[in-house]
Amino acid sequence: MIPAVRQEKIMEILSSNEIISTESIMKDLGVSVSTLRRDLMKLEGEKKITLLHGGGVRLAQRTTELNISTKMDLNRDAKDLIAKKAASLVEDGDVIFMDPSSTTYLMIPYLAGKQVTVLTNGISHINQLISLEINCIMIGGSIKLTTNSCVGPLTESIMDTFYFNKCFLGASGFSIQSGITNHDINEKAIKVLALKNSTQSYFLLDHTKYGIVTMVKVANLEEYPILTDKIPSSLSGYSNFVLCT
Amino acid sequence: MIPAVRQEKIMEILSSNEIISTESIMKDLGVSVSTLRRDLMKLEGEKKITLLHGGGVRLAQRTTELNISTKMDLNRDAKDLIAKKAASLVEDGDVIFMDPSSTTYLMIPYLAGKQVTVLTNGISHINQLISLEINCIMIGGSIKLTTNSCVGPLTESIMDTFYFNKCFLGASGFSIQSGITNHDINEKAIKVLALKNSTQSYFLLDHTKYGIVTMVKVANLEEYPILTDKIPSSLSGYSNFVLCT
DNA sequence: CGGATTTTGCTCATTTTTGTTCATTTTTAG
DNA sequence: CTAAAAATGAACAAAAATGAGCAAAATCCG
Repeated sequence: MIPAVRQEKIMEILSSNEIISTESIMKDLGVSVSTLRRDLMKLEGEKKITLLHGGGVRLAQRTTELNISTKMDLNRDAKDLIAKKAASLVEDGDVIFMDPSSTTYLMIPYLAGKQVTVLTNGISHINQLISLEINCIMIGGSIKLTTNSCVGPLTESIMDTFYFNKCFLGASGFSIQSGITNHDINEKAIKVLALKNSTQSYFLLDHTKYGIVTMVKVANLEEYPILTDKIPSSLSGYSNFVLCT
Repeated sequence: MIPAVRQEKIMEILSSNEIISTESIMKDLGVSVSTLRRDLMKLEGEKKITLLHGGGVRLAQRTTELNISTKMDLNRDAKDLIAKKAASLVEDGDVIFMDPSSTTYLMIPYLAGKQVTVLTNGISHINQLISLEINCIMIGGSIKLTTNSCVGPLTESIMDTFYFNKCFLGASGFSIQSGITNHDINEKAIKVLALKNSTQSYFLLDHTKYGIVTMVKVANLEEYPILTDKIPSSLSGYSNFVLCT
């Protein structure tokens, strides 16, 4: 039996939401404890299942934090600096919009305790906001599985019915020639609406995004304040960059 | 017996809302005092139950509302039966709505692999749908922290722009005199819109909900099919009840 | 075919869980 | 109020589950 096939069979056995004993799976598949255990550990590593003490297994309950956490690990310190600075710009009474980027995600803990209403279309963001009991509104829409966020015409039409004091946006890259760019046209549409309906807007872009150009242009480089952690000398002429330390 | 399963069984035994002696639970489960005690202390730590002096236990006095994982533990087997039956009614190509109840939550694993679009206003539901890679749309709105769901005027206005083949709803209780009732008026509004915009509607109500009457009436008892796990003889005249086995 | 790599099942040390025993506290009955 | 009975909490030993190491078997590749 090929391991990958066996692991699929295990997932099939677990497809009901119940807790199942490793022993019964063992009998079902006719393999040894060790083999089954290795499979289960692999599946747990992939966040597909949860291993319980006492010999039980069940389907993983929630996995939405996975994607964003890998992104956050890239340059976490820089992003955290930017996030902290961005959060310090938020005042009591503000209504803010956050797009589903890893840097805005890191802002959330710094918002705890503030009297603020946060709108977002990011599922991970909503989960985090809820767990910190921050007043929030979900902008719904079709779910894009790769980024765990709401996109599409419904999201856009909802976005266009809200006005915010401040919005905080990420992007794929920024450069002198091409301005701020993003890789996804649907996300761009959301960002543009946020910029349109927000009194004040900020881009949160760590220095590793500099020089990167992707498919869709979101804004000119000098249009909005850009919070970043290092300002290359070639950008010294731009007064809208904010250095976060 | 796997500890997690045993703890779910304890919650099930306690689901009647009465005070129950540890001794009777001990006999029911056939475990020693120590083991039971350790389970009970764990459940108390999770705020799911209250331990009383003199060997008594009961469900935690709900300061707010029970969260979804606690709700799921109550009568999990019955709910799982109902969920499985409900999911079997879903066909490829369906567009369905699920409200944020624990029984609809249990439907989700059974939907995996089907060609279906799921709309929901439940955050936990969306997380689970995403992790099983089921095509889904989030109905946004203000977040109600106690139930992790979207409610309010925005949610209602979005709801009113969608039509579904089928909708699956929970409720707080049902009785002959008062029909199907719910404890929250905002949730009722969502349910009413779902019923209005769905070609076919189903209520998922396990037998422990029978005889419970709460604040707001959602529908008459005979209006929609009700999936349940036990049909009391007093309801034998109703043809819209579907027994799940 | 032969060598290298992966997979598998076994063994054993470690950790977790469980049931028993016993001292201490709380409740009940007289 | 006192004493017996029950419940509780802690300690301990047995049983089960877990994790790591290792050698045999299976698979892959040239």
